Formats: sequence, C-alpha cells, structure tokens
Amino acid sequence: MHSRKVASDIQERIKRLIIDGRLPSGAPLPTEAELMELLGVSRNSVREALKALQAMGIVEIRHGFGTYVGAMSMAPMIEGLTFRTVAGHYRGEDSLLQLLELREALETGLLTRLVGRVPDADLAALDALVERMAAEAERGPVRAETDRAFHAALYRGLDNQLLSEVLEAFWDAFHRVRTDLVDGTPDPQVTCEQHREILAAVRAGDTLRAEAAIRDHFGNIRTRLRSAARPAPD
Amino acid sequence: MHSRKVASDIQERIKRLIIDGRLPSGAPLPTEAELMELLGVSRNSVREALKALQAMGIVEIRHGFGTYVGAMSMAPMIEGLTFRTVAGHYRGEDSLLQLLELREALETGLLTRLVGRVPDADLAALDALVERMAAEAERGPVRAETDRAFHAALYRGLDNQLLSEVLEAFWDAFHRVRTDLVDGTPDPQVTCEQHREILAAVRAGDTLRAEAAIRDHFGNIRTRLRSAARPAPD
DNA sequence: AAGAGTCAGCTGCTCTAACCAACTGAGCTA
DNA sequence: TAGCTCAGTTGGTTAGAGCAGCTGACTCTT
Repeated sequence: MHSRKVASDIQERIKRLIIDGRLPSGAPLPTEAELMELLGVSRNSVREALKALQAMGIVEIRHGFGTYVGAMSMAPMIEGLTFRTVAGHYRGEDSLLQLLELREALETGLLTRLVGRVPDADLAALDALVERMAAEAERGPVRAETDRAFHAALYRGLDNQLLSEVLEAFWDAFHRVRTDLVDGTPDPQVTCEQHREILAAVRAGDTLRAEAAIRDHFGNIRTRLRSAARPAPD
Repeated sequence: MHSRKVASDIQERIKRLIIDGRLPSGAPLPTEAELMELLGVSRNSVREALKALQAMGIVEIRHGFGTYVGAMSMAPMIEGLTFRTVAGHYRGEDSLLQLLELREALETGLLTRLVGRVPDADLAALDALVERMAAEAERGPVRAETDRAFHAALYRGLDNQLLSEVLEAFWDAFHRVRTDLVDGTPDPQVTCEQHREILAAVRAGDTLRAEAAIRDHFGNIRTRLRSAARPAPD
C-alpha cells in the first residue's frame, strides 16, 4: 500500500539527488547501473524515469559517456509549446495568434520597465542589429536569426536569465510554427523600420512611444498572420 | 547510416500520428503492442518514447486502460519551472525573484489591454473573490486558491486559452516554491486591499491606475520575498 | 622519443520474454 | 434487477542478453 506509485517515485528520487546534492548543471549523475542499485529498481524503470527527466530538461544523457544534470533551460518547453500550437492550428484554432498575443503582452510589459535603463553596450549592439537587418532587407528576406537577436538583445539589460529564456522560447515556438504552416512573412523593410523605431523610443526614454512602437510591430505581424491564414493545408 | 537516431525518431513518429490524424485531446492512441508492430521497434523503446511524450503533456497514459492524446496543457512546464526555480534557489540564485518579475511583466502587459474590456460576468466574479478573500483575511491566512482564482478570473476576458494556462503555470510554480522554501507570506489584509484596488481601477477603465495598482501588488510580494530570503535552509 | 592507430572498458541503447497490476465489461449469482 | 465475479485487455515492472558510442591507455610506426 505504501508504494502505490513505484514508477514516478523514481523520478522524484532522482530529482532529490540533484536538489539535495546541490548539483550544478553539468554535474555527473550516477550511471544507470548505479541508479538501479541505489533505488532498488530495474534498469528499465531507471531508464524510463531518466527519459522523462530528459524531456523536462532536468537531466542530459550522453550516449557512451554518462548522465548529467541538465541545463534546465526552457528548451523542452519550446518542444511542447510548438507541438501544442501546431496541433491546435491543424484543428482550426487560432493557436498561433494566441502565441503571438502572449509574446506581445510580455514584451509590452517588459518594455515599460526597460525604457531608459538599457546599458550603452546593449544599445550599440541593437544599433548594429538594426543595420544588419536593413542590409539584409535590401537583398530580400531577413534572416530569422537577426530578428531573434534583436528581441533577445533588447531585454538583456533586465539581467533576468529566466525572462530571456522564456522570451526566446516563445519567439522560437512562434517562428517554427509560422515558417512551417503559414507563409505570411511581413515586409522586411517595414519590420526593419519598426525595430528602428522601437530602439529610438527606448533610447529616448519615451515609455509611451516605445509601447506604441512595439504594439505597431506586433500589430504588423498579426495582420500578416490573419491575411495569410490557411488553417488546414492538405 | 540512415538510421542515426533510431530512438528519438519514435517520439517524432508518434507525434506525427497525432498531427496527421488530427487527433483531438482525449482521442485514443494505439496500444503499446500495436505501436510495437506499427513502428517496428521493441516494446521497451515504445514505452520510453511514450514516457517522454507524457512528460511533455503530449500523451496521457492510463494504467490498464490505454494511451490517449494528452490535454497539452502547460502542466509539465510547471514541473520543469518549479524544479528549475528550486534548484536555482538552493544554489543561491534569485530564481524566485526572477519568476516573480516574469509574472509581473506579463500581468502588467496584459492589464493595459484589458482595462475597460472585462465582461460584466467576470467583474461580478472578481467582486465575489475579493469579498471571499476579505472574509478569509479576517480569520487569518488567505487560502492560496482564492489568490489564484483572482488572478485567473482577471484575464479570463481576453479569451486566450494559452495565455490563461501560462499565467496559471507561472502562478503555480511561484506559489509552490515560495511555500516550500520561504516563509515570507504577505499580509493578507494588504493583499486583499490591493486586489480590491486593481479591480476598481480595471472597472473604472483607468489604465494608469490599474498599472500602478498591479505594480504595487507585485512590489508588496517582492518586498516580503526579499526580507524573508533564506537561500539555503538545511 | 613523438605521433598516430588500436583496442579494452566504460557508458548508454535496444531487444526479447516473462510476469505483475489496474481497469473494463460480459456473464453469473442472488 | 442489482450486485459480484472473473476473464481479457492494457499498461507497469523485472530480468538478461547483446549492440553502439565514447574515452583513454596501450601499442605500433615513424
């Protein structure tokens, strides 16, 4: 009776090993054989538990080398979020739009607290990114990486690792789904100008202007999304 | 050479089954035995793949009954986020504060678009929640569920399922970690009054006032968190 | 002696085969 | 008719064997 759920206990116990041992990311975990003995379960159960923990980014498994404490990044969340959005999209929901709305709300909320507090180094980096995007826009579509880097650099000054990763996760999931399922890419020139305006507003310390700028930016993406909607391509 | 990663392929193929089949949440998946044959792999591999998908909330496994398409909620994200925050906390990082900052940014960003657009039904529900919290505050600590319900009901009107779930996930992870690791619970009376003020501002359609109110609310929690910080309890 | 190739040993990965445990539903019993 | 029992299905767990990738020390060549 006391051992009602033998299975998921193993996951918890492995988590405990990490927590109680104050193990940092990258620290080696016991081998499968050691875990078998340590936890008193079969190898198979150990592996299933590790597989689940791996899916959550809590452990990292390297074939022929060993098992390690994972980076605990938001990477697994991207997987789940992407799948969820794709599945929802195919079922005719506006899941991609919802994801965009989530990004917009978050970035808007961050921007107001960011204005006037961006380190000079980041401003310089943002300048460079806007210029790079301008150059790319001349010659056709903008590299996705450039857009991602802009959004990432913008909020770097908040010095919040979790925040950066969550933002990036949302960006990534959105980008993946959009490129896979829709072909409504916004006009590169317009996007570039909007980035420039956001940066200018932030540098000027004008909260309202910055908020308007970022809403414009997302509004642009949203419009393109709506017009290019083709929920169930076969 | 063509089958470099035999393992993770299985996960992808099962995902495909769901996507291509347009399977809605709750739809039954093939049994383990059927998947063995269908994918041409051993039962063990099938189970490991399912275990990973389960950890991501993509499938739901019911002992003795079958395997089903999962709800794809943000529940697994809560797990990962909670663990990450706890681990970071024990290592002396301000992970809990970062999580709070994330919530604050998101709720702030949402609030500005919410003001004046909350359905009457939700306003009534929020009224009731504030009153319930007031009654509870009289007799001591407020039930966590009441606070959660308030934050959930506030953004219900945006009609964005993803948004609601992400907010709830963040709330949940934060709450779990705080109750486990810190004992800096804010004054119930103050919290209640702040909820009342947020609601009043939203009802009045005053964006600035609402923004200030929600910042006050989070500022209060943050202060309590900082003062009660005890990063590494043994 | 220095470098490159090899191989033994770790590690995780996959498979097979058997049995245990939870749930369902048809059939039996009262 | 109401409730129980039991057989069948499904997932859960264990065991043992062999495969596959990586590392590092050993050996052979230069």
